[in-house]
Amino acid sequence: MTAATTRYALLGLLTAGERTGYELRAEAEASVGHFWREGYGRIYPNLRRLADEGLVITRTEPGRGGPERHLHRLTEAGWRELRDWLRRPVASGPPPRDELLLKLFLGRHADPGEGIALLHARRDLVAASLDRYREIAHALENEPEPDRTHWRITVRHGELLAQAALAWCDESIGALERLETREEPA
Amino acid sequence: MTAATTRYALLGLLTAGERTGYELRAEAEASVGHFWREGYGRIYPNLRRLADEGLVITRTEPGRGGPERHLHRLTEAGWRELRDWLRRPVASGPPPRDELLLKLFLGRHADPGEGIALLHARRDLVAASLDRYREIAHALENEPEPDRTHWRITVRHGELLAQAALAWCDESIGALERLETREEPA
DNA sequence: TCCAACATGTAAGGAGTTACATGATTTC
DNA sequence: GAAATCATGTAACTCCTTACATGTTGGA
Repeated sequence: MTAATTRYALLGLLTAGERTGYELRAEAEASVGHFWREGYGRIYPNLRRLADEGLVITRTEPGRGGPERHLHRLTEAGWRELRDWLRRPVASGPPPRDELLLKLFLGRHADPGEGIALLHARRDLVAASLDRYREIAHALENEPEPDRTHWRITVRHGELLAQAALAWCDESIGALERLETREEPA
Repeated sequence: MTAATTRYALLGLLTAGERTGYELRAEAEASVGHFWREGYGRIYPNLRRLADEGLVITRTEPGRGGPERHLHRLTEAGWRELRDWLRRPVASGPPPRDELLLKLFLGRHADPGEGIALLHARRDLVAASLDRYREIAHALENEPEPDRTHWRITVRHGELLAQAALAWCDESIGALERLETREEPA
């Protein structure tokens, strides 16, 4: 299994050109932030490893204020490794663990109102993320091909899944409300 | 953040009555397996901790063949802890990391056919899981309330999200196919 | 004057996976 | 005779998150 996917995320981000660790994090946040996040705790050690393995070369520039800038660039081997990875079947992710579902599953031990509250909270989050996906989708219209198609695919994933999650929240809230009125007869 | 959700999953499963670690794993697999999975490596240490904290009491029975059976039961404190947790807002899960999306996002560095292949593989997995959700949903019809409603909510989650994922796969395959024909003009 | 952005990293700790070790009984 | 089921646990390992430590420049 051994995902070690951070390596590949970094290689992927470096296809855009030479970057510092700091820049990689910021760009990850901005471009793939909705389905991928990296923190410094993973970025710096992994960049070091990639350099050790020769997939990346590091060039040092004097820092403009603050520490030196370490600029990383893909080597030929790095490009090969990335292309190779892109071709390999996707490793099955970690087993699912959805805390909300677990709580709802155990709903018989709680008041139905509590489940409804949890669902409303989730609904708000999902609705907000749906808005963001739609904004991104809109901004993407100006992007030239082939990136537009590829990027659009990832955004549409968020959009479609968020829509479904929203529908699920509404349906589930309705179901719990019906339970509630049935259990506490007027 | 400190999820430590395994504790609560175990408390939740023990609401069904006295169980051994072995049984808990099997029942988790059968009942909440689609959104929650536990292995022995987490179950046994956590049961020990729960016992130390007085949320569970353990009774030992001679094993029928093999080692002794350790049967665990919720204490009053255990029930309280569980009900308390059910009421608390859901902690935001781990940041998303979707390897397939990452690969598709970087699609410009690969052949469109490769992305299509990855999507077909995903599509097959999702279609299979959708079938399973529908079977479970069907089996649930005979369950008495209020469990039927609660359990149905978790199954519907799988069903609706799987449907959306399926639609996304099809749409994305279509988009990549159009790219393909555009790039390799007849 | 203070905060945000730029920029690097380490250390500690928690969570989770996998593989190993053991061994009887039941079923094919 | 082999394989699955019952049943316990540990140990090694990886991965990730969080907090800490440090320091400048430029803008509000």
